[in-house]
Amino acid sequence: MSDFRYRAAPSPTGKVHVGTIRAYLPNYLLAKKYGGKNILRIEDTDQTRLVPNGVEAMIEAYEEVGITFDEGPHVGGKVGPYVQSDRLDIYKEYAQKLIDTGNAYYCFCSKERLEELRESQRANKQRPMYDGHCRDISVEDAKARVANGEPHVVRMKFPKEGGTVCHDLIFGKVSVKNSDVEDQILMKGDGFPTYHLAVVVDDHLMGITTAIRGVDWLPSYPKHVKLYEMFGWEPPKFAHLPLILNPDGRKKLSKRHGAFPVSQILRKGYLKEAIMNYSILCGWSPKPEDAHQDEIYTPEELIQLFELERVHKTAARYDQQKFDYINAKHIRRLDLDTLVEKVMHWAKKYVLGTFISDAYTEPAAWEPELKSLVAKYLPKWESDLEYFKRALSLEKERITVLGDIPAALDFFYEDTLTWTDEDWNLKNHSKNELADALEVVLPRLEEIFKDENYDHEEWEKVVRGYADELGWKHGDLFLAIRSATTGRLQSPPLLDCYAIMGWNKVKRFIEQSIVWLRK
RNA sequence: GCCGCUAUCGUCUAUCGGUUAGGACAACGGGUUUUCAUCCCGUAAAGCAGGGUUCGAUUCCCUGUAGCGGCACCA
Repeated sequence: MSDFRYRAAPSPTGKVHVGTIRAYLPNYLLAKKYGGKNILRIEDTDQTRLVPNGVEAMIEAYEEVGITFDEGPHVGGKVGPYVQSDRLDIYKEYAQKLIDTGNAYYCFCSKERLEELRESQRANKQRPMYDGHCRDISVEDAKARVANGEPHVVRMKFPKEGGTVCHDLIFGKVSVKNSDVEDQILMKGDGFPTYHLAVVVDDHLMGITTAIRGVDWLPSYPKHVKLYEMFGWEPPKFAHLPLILNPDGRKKLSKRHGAFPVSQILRKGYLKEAIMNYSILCGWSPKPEDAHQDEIYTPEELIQLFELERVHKTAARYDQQKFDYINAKHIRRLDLDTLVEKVMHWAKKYVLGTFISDAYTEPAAWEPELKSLVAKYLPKWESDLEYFKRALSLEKERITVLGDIPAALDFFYEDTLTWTDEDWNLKNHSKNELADALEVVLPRLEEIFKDENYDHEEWEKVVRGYADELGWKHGDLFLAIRSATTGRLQSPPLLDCYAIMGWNKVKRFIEQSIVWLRK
């Protein structure tokens, strides 16, 4: 056990994707590794951007991929409240302290004036920055104007001289000239704090020992360091995580740029182990001596191996193919019983069930079809789990996501097969020729399979022998039988399939196929 | 525009001054397999540019270039 405390501090937009997961995963991993606490704090100080049920939707997404919290709005804890809009009095109190100590001041500049200021600075090719217009208003005057009801904000009085040096666990030393830092607004006109005041106050009050956030916060890190100094507090350690870029490497990963919501990732059938595995590998790698050559790690291994010191400084691109590879590997790793369990959970909860975020997430193009397939097959799967398990064992090595399963297993569950020309190899033989061949081969197969005895040698002998009689390439006849009995050009080994399906079904499919081919 | 951060195969990365620059995904070729997939073997593929420091730089420093991030009463 340790006193390490980490926090995830999302604003309640209700959206969670791989980038979000990657951002919060280190907290979870490190808390587990060191026996510390992972805390969830909701940063909802922007009242203009609230999403109904956003918090619940996000908690659901985190927990479904395995990121759990020890303290937070949903589980409580001793340093709450964990929602910033419930902490307004606290921020007010601390803002007042800064004013009292001369580290902050009231600013009465209108939004219009600030806008004009920025415009003219931009026009002069200067960095837009507050000009300190209200910085030197005397405290008495300012207080009188506030008492008078004049609209105002509270700004931080950042020193003009010298520089500020910050230390980051990932980036090392980061320094800025103080004159490049503006007097950040700490309390807004509506009485809500800005992020800058709220994080500092909350991280301190909540006893956070390591604050992990995205590099997009690196530029404002000095303001936060200075705030700790002004309060006379010991700052936590900071780690700024590099971003994940969209697949083009152009922009940071976001919903607009190629990021799928976690709800859809789970629905498609990515395993939570794989989501963790892939997202943590974006910008981090284990020590060479601990690295696995195939780059596959279980959550337990990640907990053991992860360390901030080895996080990269560069942004990584989102790579769907690698994600697929990792997911496929995790699926292959599972023993059959566990896989069956996971498939059932996935089908019921993720495909047929709903995520809270579905209420405001546009469904992906593939969702309706997957849902209808699962709705159709799930009852059949469940009606004979042993049969399902045997069928699934043949596809385990062939799928990349659980969503591939319903279509892959369809012929095990259908009584009637349907074909299109695409399902046959018609390059060497016409449909009629295929039908003729199947007609002859059917009784010969019946001869060997009628007792449900699937002897590989016999089967090969019969098929090869007949192909020779016809003067066909062996493969052409095997392929025709495959199309006839599974409805597709690629399938698991036929005999393995037949042993599960049973001869009657196989026979029926061949008969149906002959009719279809003759049409 | 200003400020900051970063820079190794197409992509994700290893390397803590001396290596034939290693691995993974993807690509390609081969083997196993009646198909597909799995599995195994192999091929191709990289240090942004220019200056320093050093006996020796991918590694340290500077400059340039490029990319990303920030520049809100958003987080």
